[in-house]
Amino acid sequence: MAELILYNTLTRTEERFTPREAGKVSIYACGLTPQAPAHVGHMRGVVVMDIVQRWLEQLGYTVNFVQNFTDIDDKIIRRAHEEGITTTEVAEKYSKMYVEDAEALGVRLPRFVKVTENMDAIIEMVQRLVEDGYAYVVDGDVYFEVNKFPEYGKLSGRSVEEMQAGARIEVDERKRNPEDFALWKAAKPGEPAWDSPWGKGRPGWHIECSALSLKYLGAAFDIHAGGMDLIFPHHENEIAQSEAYPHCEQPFARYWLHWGPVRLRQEKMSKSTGVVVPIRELRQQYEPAVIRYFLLTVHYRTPLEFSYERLDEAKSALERVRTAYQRGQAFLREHGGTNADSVIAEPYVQQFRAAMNYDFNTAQALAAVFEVVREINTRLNTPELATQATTPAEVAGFLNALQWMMETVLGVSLSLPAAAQSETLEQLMERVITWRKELRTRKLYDLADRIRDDLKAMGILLEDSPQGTTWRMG
RNA sequence: GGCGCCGUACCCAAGUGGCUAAGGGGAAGGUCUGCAAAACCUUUAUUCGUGGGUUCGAUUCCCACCGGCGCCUCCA
Repeated sequence: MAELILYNTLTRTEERFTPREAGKVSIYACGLTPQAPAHVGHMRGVVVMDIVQRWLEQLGYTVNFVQNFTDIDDKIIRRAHEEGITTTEVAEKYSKMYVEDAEALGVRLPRFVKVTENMDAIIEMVQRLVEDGYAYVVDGDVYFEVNKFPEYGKLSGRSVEEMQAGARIEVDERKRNPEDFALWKAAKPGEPAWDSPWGKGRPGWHIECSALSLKYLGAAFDIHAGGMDLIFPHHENEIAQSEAYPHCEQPFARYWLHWGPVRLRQEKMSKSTGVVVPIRELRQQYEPAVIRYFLLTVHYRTPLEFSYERLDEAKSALERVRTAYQRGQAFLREHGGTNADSVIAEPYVQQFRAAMNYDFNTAQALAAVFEVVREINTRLNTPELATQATTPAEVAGFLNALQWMMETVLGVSLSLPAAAQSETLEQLMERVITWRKELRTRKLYDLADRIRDDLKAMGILLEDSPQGTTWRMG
């Protein structure tokens, strides 16, 4: 099995991946707070993790991928007031939208777990941290005391002293340390609340991810993932509370994976600033496969600048791959019946694998895809090659490789969306092409061109070549 | 102010202590073609922000500077 290298935020180095348990990989990714439509930044994380999962499966691992929904917090409560519905309804509404968006992008869904369905595990964990002296209770709130955890800051690379130097945290007199964070918040009147040893309340933000990942994946699970903006304080706090918790052996998670932000006009796309492109809107303008391709053109840790120009480029690039794929398929339908040459594409498959194994370098892997595209086109384009008996097998071999790279691994569909591939249409187009050929033979080019133009207006492209005329949806 | 990341052709973007610095988009020329489209071939970085240093040799390592970004507060 080829070696997978991945960058671990905790050590800030590239490391060889070895799972906790042979053949199995456990992954936890911080999900979102469902209180607004998801934007492109969220979808980047979704797509990155989908690729990670797919590639691990290609390497032969069984993947257990868990992701949470923070279905109760301040923002959800506020949203519920605004929309005049319950917090449960808010969470359900936006969770459902999120899942729909993810599925539209061809993502295989992780196992979703909700905070409100796991209160027992969360309360149990907080209670133990209080008993062991890592946390203290003030007026029904529970805070984690960062000074009790000497390694606090090891993920984000900063010390408590450094944080205090540039502290912008509002001082809460009741906290022993400005950096102490809430594990449990006492409920205000009218807010949704759960019973606990400290009175009615709800969990703080950070504790849920610790409790849920430990509950569903166990201690020292393999990969903890999230956006880079979660490194501090969220993931730092998760480490502190989890490693202080006796049921968690060190380390809490073995590899920390963080994807980069999506930016819009030089600024991070973020709900709080309102600089956002909702994925819903984008889906109406661009096919999901194009959006996915766009997200994969950059390494996952590099910040990605969103722009419609980049999306148009992605569209053109993807079209090139699809055209080659369709040409190849058409060629095989004509000369078919042969077995695929299983080794012809091997160098490119190796190139692709190497790129994916080196920290999921999709940008580099795409180079191999285009090498295969060139190989296919060259064979179909060169008359001497196209007529050789071995060529159909070679083309079939390249098509298989292309399909594996694009669809199986990268999850980018090579077939066209508007599945207009009805049999009637096929037959009709066959007739049209035959009639038009007759016109061209009689040199009635104005009529032949008019047919081509009219079809183009309908989204059907005719392409004439010495081997005959082909059509495709564009 | 603190911690960290980045600066590669017209644009996007991968990458490496020495081998032709991937790939995509765009542009120009050529081939094929009735024309168009698609495709193929060629051209678009003697050079990798600037200035030093280490080295036989640096775009790649170190330092400084300039420019951009992320986090330090809710964030994917």
